[in-house]
Amino acid sequence: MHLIIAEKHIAAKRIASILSQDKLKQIRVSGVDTYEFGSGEERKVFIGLSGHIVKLDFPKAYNNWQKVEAEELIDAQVITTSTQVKIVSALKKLGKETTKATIATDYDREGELIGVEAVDILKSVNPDIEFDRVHYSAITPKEIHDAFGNPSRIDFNLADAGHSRQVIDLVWGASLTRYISLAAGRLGNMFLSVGRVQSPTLALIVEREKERDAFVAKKYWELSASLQTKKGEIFQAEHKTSRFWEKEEVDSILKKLKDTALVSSITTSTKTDKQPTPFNTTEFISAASALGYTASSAMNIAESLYMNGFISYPRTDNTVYPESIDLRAQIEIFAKGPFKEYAEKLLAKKELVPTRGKKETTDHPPIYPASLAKKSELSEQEWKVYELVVRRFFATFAEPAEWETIKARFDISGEEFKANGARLVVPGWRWYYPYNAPEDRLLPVLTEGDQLAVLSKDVAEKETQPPGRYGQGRLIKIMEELGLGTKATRHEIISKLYSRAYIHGNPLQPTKTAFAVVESLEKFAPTISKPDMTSKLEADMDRIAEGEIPEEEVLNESREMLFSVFRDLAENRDNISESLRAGLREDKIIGVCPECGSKLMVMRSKKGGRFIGCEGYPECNFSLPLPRGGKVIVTEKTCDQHDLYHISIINSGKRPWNLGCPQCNFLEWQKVQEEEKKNNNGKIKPKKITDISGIGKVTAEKLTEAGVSDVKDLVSIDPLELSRTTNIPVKKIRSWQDAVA
DNA sequence: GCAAGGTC
Repeated sequence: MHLIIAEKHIAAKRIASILSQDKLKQIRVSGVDTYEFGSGEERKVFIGLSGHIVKLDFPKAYNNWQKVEAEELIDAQVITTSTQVKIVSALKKLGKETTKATIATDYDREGELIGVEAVDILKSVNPDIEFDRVHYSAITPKEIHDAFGNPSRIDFNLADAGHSRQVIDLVWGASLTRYISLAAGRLGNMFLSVGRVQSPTLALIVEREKERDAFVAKKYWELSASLQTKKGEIFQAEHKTSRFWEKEEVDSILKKLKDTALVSSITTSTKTDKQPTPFNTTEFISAASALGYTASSAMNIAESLYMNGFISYPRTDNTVYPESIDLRAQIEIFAKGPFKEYAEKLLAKKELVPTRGKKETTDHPPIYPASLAKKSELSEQEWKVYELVVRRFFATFAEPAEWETIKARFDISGEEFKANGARLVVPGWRWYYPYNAPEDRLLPVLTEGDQLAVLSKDVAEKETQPPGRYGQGRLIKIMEELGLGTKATRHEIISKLYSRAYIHGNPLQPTKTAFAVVESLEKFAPTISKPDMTSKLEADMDRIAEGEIPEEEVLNESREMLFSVFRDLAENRDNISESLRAGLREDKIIGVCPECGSKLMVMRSKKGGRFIGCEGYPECNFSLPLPRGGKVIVTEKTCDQHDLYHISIINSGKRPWNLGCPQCNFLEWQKVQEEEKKNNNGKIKPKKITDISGIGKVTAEKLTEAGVSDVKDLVSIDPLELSRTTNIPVKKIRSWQDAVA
């Protein structure tokens, strides 16, 4: 039997259907859907993996953070465990009857490694299998037939290169994460993570924040005049010096300006505005980011559009359509439906020549629309993203846009003023892709020598602005430029920084904890805080892939480097610990106590709960409550009324909850409680069953098992029956029902 | 409980 292995289920299915002349059978093996055709020697079975099906980790004995020193992880044994149990057992089952296996995973380094992971599993059950490898960049009939007609060998060196990355990431990440967390005394879910990609990314954000902190705003003045033509058209002109740094200078010019202006010169020209290039993941996220989507939500939506067949694979580096895609046919799909007029205009062209981006890779095609969706079958958000992909696709075949620009110069009492106009004369691609288009800036028709009236002269006082914080789209672009992360992981890295409470808000703002971690790393483990570690790793991986150097050598060198980092860390342990704790403490400051003037801090109670307490305790016992779960983020916004920092709560998997000023929040909560009391004759109506006195965690679980998970269930259930199933006395159940009724 | 990389 001939086994064909693809990187994902959908790829296996589509490749199978392209290669099968006769009917395809779908057969379930160990809970995994496989596809097959042919019989006897000619039988072909197609199975899709789910990316990596195994992962690297340390043996269990290393799991205890307190007992095992971080340094011990450096040369600890690294073991491989399966993460996709069903797929692994399906491979083992199929492996026994396999005579030949073809690796058809994605055409990139990780794809080679993923393929070899499957090879190792197959070899473990059947050493006689013969292997080959096929390469394709798009799942089209032409590419698939070409690929399978011309198979090559598995590139074990390339897979080794990928494997070295896995080991280095695990060893460096796990050991430094453990070290920093222990040094800061942050264990459990409050641990402080460190990694080859996340730490340099965090350092970028911290660095920008430092630039902002160090920024000294400088005042400047702008001089403008409101001009009127003979026909009565009014427009603005600015002095040719766009910023005056001295108030006296602008004042002295202002004084001498009379009330007439002369048009001294008019220059018109045309400017072409080039079509955009095809979407790869980074460009897509960046465009979606401009529409208000976070990187993660853009990718989640893209993933769902892809899974439903509406767009092509969303994780790609490629910005050049491969020749194997019939682009005209892809546009013809849209000759009906809401994009009809756009598609028809493109199809009327004799030749369709798409733009090409700078990056041409073998992994996947750029992101393009794969089928026609109906607005009604998508959510509003999905539709907007789909429309973005469709319009971008069209724009890459359109003509350039053309702007007519006018530069006008004026003389007012010997001073030069200017006004610039621009008008879109040939919409070109901008008709297809109307996102963030600059607006026309129209000037009245002017001729040199015209006399204009000066209606008013205005001096505006302004300030220079610090560099802006990074938005997610911008950060992802910078990460790509620096080689940090991959198309599939960059947005996840950013999400990780949020969930570690290193950053908050959008644009991204680092917490003091982030400052402390980055500063410690930069001082004592600079290797992992810089993008260079990735560049060096990439270079090493290239050498492994080329067969110039064995993987072992790279790993040894890397481990030695890490040992030397740890020697530095050990020498400065107290120093690191102190500066980390100082940073972490700063993130807990909420403001000044209104009662005694001491600091208000996030504190832990003896019972393990937390609250906002006063440092003046026990003399002062001012306190405010905090929600039980989630991580507390203290933002830089303050409350106008109470002068306390606003608070945001993050829970994994949920969007952050902006609680605002903790005192306002508490007062608001008290007010609601009072009202509820009034409406319920002095009693507060419980909202959750655990709010009812007498129902704790254990009872609540018991009730949930019996089908009572909220107040509504409790009211409507028959107390006798509930008593029978739970052994809770009927009387008790009735009293709870009274409490909520 | 740790990383980064696939995919869902």
